[in-house]
Amino acid sequence: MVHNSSSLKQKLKKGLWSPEEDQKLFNHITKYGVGCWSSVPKQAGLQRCGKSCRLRWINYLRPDLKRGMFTQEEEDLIINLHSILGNRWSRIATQLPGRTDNEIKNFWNTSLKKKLRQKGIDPSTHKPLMIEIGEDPDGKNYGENKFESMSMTDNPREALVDHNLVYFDTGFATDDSKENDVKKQFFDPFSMFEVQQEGYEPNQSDQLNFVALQNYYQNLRTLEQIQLDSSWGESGFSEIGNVNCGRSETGSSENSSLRIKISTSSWEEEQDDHQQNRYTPEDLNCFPLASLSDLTEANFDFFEQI
DNA sequence: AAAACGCGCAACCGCGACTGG
DNA sequence: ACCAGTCGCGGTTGCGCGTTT
Repeated sequence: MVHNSSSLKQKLKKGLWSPEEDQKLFNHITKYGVGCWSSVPKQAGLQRCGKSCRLRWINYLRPDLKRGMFTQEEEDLIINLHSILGNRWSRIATQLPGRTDNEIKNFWNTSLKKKLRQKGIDPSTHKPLMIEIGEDPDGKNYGENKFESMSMTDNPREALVDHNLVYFDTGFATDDSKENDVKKQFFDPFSMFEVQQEGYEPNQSDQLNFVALQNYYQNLRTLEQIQLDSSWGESGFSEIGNVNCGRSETGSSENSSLRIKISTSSWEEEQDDHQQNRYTPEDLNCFPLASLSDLTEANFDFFEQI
């Protein structure tokens, strides 16, 4: 390939920006504002392409940029938004004033992914990395066959549903009291799931796994590592932070099934709320974002407006 | 002392969407 | 309808620098 002297002169500079280049670009944009990026290099006297100038302004020179470390609040917000929006960094950045999509993306890739994995959460699905169901001491094994196909990348919620072992509340409910009226659908902020299988008794390992799930739900809300609580009462529900985990027996002693339930409200609260005044979408702005984490993006758009 | 390694971050690249002629 | 120019996004690269071997 042969270049003549003029094409060599035109060769665009790449790589890191010098302080002089920054000054030229900054002066130009503050004087004339943001307009046609392709004409900026010529007007500002820069040997750069317009694209490079745009990026430099957006990610570094813009005066409204917030510098420095991400706060805990920003970190929590990024994780929550990522669980809903995925790798849509520009969408996420709109919720963090002064932060750029590139900055958030880098922070996610270098720091947050690692942190979530350390907490046992898959950063791409925001679900627990793996649930292992151990063997019961008496030789019966209700868990292994159900869960053996699960892997690190499987979605535990879907896998559990596939195996008919866990039932998930969708987060929406109908008001059964309105028999004659058109049934109204409410958003239930206390989405939960239940395990119900005849004859199933969780062993120590199972219990720890459910506590891990409980921990996972707790992480959704506060993202603080909580102490694993292996105390598992004879009946009733234990509470860790704002997340509850517990068991109740149904049916006769011969034909009983165990219900294990994890929800984000206290048992009493939830019973009361379900019986008396269910929540409507209008109530949602009272609830932490994490309780919306299972919603689809379409719903997210809706909830953004309220 | 210096080579190798690992990490964080700025910047690049390719692609799809948009727009105006 | 088509096309060229531009913008914006997200994945990826590679530089700079501190740490380890």
